[in-house]
Formats: sequence, structure tokens, C-alpha cells
Amino acid sequence: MSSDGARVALRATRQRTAVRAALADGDQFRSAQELHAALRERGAGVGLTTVYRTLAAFAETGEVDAITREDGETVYRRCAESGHHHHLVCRECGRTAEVAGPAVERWADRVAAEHGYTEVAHTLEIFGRCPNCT
Amino acid sequence: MSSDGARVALRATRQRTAVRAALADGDQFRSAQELHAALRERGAGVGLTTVYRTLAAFAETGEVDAITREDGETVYRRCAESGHHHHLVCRECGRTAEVAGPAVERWADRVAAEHGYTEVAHTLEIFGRCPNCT
DNA sequence: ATGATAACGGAAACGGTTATCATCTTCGAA
DNA sequence: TTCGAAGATGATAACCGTTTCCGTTATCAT
Repeated sequence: MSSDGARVALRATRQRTAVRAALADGDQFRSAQELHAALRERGAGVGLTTVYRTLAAFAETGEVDAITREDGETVYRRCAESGHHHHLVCRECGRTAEVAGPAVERWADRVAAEHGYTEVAHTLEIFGRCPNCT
Repeated sequence: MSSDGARVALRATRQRTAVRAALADGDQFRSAQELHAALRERGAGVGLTTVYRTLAAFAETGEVDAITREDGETVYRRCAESGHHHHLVCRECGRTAEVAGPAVERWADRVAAEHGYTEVAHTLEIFGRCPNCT
């Protein structure tokens, strides 16, 4: 059980700072490629590879939320709430609300346990049309 | 005189029959590529493109379940239960159980309504390690 | 049987993501 | 302050599942 990957602090680099700054710029979910383009525009060039690595690392530590959209692309946003939560996403404009559902977590864990499953995780996203777009 | 855009029945082709037969062969979720290989092995050659198209069409009509795994690959299985349900998937061997969670459906709808969202849909998959693989 | 058109399928393109590997940076120990 | 090992970077090249392209073939109502 030496799987506590987030033990060693990440080194402080210009690139990681830049990615954080870019993330702080908005509260919408954005793809790695969009963030890469935004960084290039503001003059803080960061390699695409590094953007991917950095976002993956941030997601690992919980510093950002990462969700996989229906088309398979992964998008990131700095986390408003800490801890486990889900998202209510407008399929028109992308507006997102974070929602917590303790009951759902318990339900998922219980169902999995009833079937004898271990190391349980789950994905849950709610899609709809937000008030503005309705 | 159809009252709406009810879909025209799909034509009966050797390929669609073959894909159905391949799906009937097991009850695990399989990828389009796996099904394509299985079809080739049993001598019923079906183009990869056609396998993709056929599976997408079947998923559209509800004839098969399609879920997107954590790595982004889409996998298919013929549907055991009709109606809305979710899946408990072993991330090791792919074994799957279908689970219904009326309470979760209600929760999702309620949360979305509270935020003013309409035309609500949701995705929910539970991943874990099944008894055999633990 | 016939013709309109749905379906097919091999090849090439696509697009997001990851691997490679040579080079540069960080940071703690001396 | 200096030094160097481990960490981090990034341009490029794969990778891989999926979709598009488009000429050919099969289906089915008439």
C-alpha cells in the first residue's frame, strides 16, 4: 500500500504557475488544448505535453476537476468545492453547477458491495438545458 | 400516416444479422473492434466501418447498451433489461451487472429542476473490481 | 425485373492523448 | 554558494479508436 501518489510536493515551475493562472481566468470547463492556446496567447508559452501532464497532476491532487465529456474529450476546471461532487452541465452553453449527493454516493457504494465489488468508483453527470438556454 | 418522424425500419442485411449473432454470443461488453475480430474469425466478414455504424444504429434504437469506459473506448452489449438502468462494471474483466436506481433518477431530476434545468438526462456508471478479480 | 436509395467497406483522415528522448531547471546537501 | 541528481520540459512522432470519403453492392417497393 504505497499508492499515496500525492505525497511528494510538485516542484515550483514557471509552467505550472502559468497553467494555474490560466485556470483562474474562468470558471468554465476547458480542454487541455484550449488552455494551451490561451497560454500561448498571453505570451506564457507552455508545451502541449506539459499542459496535459500538469492538468493530469492537478487532477490527481484534487486541485482541479476533470470530467470526460460525452464525445470523449477531457475537460478541466479549478475546483470550487472540495471533496467528491458531481456536475450539472448545460448541453447548450456549457454552464456548470457543482452538486453534491451524499445519498447517491451511499447508494452506489451499497449496490457495489451487494454485488461483491471492491475498489468502487463511479461517474455521474447530469445534462440539461439551463434557465438561460431554455 | 405517421404522426411524427418515426424511424423507418432498418434494412435486413447479412452484416446486421452477423453483428446481432456476434452480440448474442456473450453477455460481456465488447468494443467494436473486438466484435469485428470475432466476426472475421467466424468467417462472417463485416467491414470495421459497418460494425461501427451498426452498433451506433443499434444503440440508437435501444437494441444494445453502449457505455463509454474510463479510457474513452465505447463498448457494447445486447440489452438484458429494457428501460432505463445503469451498470456496475468490473474494471478488470469487464463483467457487468445491470442495476436500477429509481431513487437516483428522482434525485437527478430534482437537483436539475432546482437549478432550473430542463430536458434533463444523466449518465451514471459504477466501476469496481468484481469478486473473482479481487 | 427494375430502379431509387440504403448500406457497405477499404483506405485515408481525424483528433485527442501519450511516448520518446535530449535538454533544461529546481532545490537540498555539502 | 556551488553542485548534481532527480524532476520537469517540450518538439516531434507515434498511437488508437473513430469517422469520413466515395465508388460499389444489396435491398425492397413497385
